[in-house]
Amino acid sequence: MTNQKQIASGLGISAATVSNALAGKGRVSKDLADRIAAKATELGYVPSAAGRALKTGRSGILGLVMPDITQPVFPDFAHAVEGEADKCGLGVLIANSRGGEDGQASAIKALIQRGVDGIIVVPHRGTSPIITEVPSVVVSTPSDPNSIVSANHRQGGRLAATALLELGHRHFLLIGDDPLSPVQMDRIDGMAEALTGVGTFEIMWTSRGFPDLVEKHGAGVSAILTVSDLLALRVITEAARLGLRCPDAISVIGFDDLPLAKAVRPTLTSIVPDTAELSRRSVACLNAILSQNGQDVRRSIVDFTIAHRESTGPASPLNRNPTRRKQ
Amino acid sequence: MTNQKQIASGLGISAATVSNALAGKGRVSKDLADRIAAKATELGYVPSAAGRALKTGRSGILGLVMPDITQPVFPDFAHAVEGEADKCGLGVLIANSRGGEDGQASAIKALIQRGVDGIIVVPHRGTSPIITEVPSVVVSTPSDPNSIVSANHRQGGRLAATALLELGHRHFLLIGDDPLSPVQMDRIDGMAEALTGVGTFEIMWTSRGFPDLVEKHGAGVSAILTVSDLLALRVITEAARLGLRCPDAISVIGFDDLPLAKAVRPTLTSIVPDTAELSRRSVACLNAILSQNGQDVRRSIVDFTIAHRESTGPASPLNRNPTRRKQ
DNA sequence: TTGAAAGCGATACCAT
DNA sequence: ATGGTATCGCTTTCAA
Repeated sequence: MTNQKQIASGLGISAATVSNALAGKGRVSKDLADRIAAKATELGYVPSAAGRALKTGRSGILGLVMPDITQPVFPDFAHAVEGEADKCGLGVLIANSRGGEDGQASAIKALIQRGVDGIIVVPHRGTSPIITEVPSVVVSTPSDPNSIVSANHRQGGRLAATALLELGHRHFLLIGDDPLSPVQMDRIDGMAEALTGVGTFEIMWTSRGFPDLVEKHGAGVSAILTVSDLLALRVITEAARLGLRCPDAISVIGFDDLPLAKAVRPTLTSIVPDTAELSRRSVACLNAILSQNGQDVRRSIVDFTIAHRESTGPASPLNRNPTRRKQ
Repeated sequence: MTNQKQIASGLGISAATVSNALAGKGRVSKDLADRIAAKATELGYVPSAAGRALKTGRSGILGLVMPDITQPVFPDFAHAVEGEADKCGLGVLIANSRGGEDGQASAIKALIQRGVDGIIVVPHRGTSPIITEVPSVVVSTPSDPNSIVSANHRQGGRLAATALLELGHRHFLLIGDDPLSPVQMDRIDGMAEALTGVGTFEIMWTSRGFPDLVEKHGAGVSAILTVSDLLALRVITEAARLGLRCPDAISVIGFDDLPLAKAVRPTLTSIVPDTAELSRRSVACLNAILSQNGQDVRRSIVDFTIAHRESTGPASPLNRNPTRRKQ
């Protein structure tokens, strides 16, 4: 590994000048700077990250802690964070908060020991880690007071509900996997909020058994709102085998806009998270803190959008009358 | 940030002793070592990664370059690599080879500048990058001569084919997305290899249009082998709307065992990659090189396994006779 | 068993 | 415009 000293001695100059030239601060004559640059590439010089980090006190690396990069959405977020960080000249060190709060804590600790300049953490299941050693940005839901950047799951839920209201649906089934998940709860809450007073709805959790779709349909339900694309897909396929075609008999809407949403027939109408924006704000916020411009660390909330596809359609006239059923 | 010197002066001893004690090399008296450890935790000492890296010439960080962490399987691999690296006391810096070979090259360069000790690279689309600056492990297919750790896509293809042969199927449709993908080609090749002489088959690529499933079924096809779960899912849902039930009318098999394989109805029979083993070998190999035990850098190939689920079933007696159709 | 001191590579202050 | 030099925190010989 060549270092600045070797470039310097190769040119018969001082190491300090080499540093100045390479830093491009303009303290060196254009001529010498060029020769230094030439020599550097000639020797294949690569600046030592360790040397620089030791002197400057900054590693140029930020840590990313997520519950499980295997879960949907997280890979996209990681990808986007890496892209944004790269634009800022920062690297991203990943760490998995394997199972539970302890894993999260030790993952954070490990990152700090590796000398990261800051940490972006997507907290594990409603936990709200506080990091004191380095600047950090918590990416969670608006209901978490420590969350700096949040995905507006309630708004996403409202979006799903209003989209189907506009299509004329009035009787809904809301399905989640797990009532203990704050994210799922927020989504369901948002749906319920938008529906209250305008339509009838029932909330079901698959952890307590899969709903009887035929019965629900017979009772007037024409639209099903789910908390995930996977769940929406399951509903559609289950319905299909029972003879209920989507979107003719029932409209179904998913969440997260996974790749599968475009791969299945009918394609899935889905509520799509703005991962790009989430990552942008997370990195920007952390970068601002790192650049001493720590003043604008205001919380921000990122909305979902909707992708209309084939799994949702207009309600049949039969189901349009809200007075047919009690609220 | 407290450092060793502060611990030393706080205890009225030398910094060297602190270093020795904390390194646990046993050169220090048990008693003193304990007091040093106590003082360290008291002061909240965190060793400086930069200082250590500068001195030892090793950062304890390895880079992971992948085409697109958004694509299926890659997140799992990244996750597994991070886990394995963690066991070895190594961190993982991720980098995306955004679009094409250039992005890959610059991603690798960026990692080197960040001072990684080694790089694991999953090459972009059949490229075969050669890294000279640091030790590296290429994770690709057996057909790539530079690949150190390979996933045996051909074997996976054979596995899919033989599984359906054993169920009595004889007339097959092989579907891929893109004939330019080496991975997909290997999988298809493996299928064709296992089928040749035992059954009839046709290969189709969705990039040239989606096959007419009704026509194929009418022509005797009872099993469809795909190169991905997403494609399998599309086939199943498309077939369902055409009145072809899976697995009664046709058996369908996917690849990669994505989470969705267990979430849809019918659940997907799928060829599952051993990401854990792939990552284990990748990290182990790199770690061996880093530990100077560079001798055993033998290439290794990791086989796929199969997860039998609901999307495949026995062929109906009608389709069992191979003589009904020409080879 | 413990300490003194050199040095890893880059940077920034202070001279010249 | 350029050079000398101290310094960041840690490790590692060599001495005591």
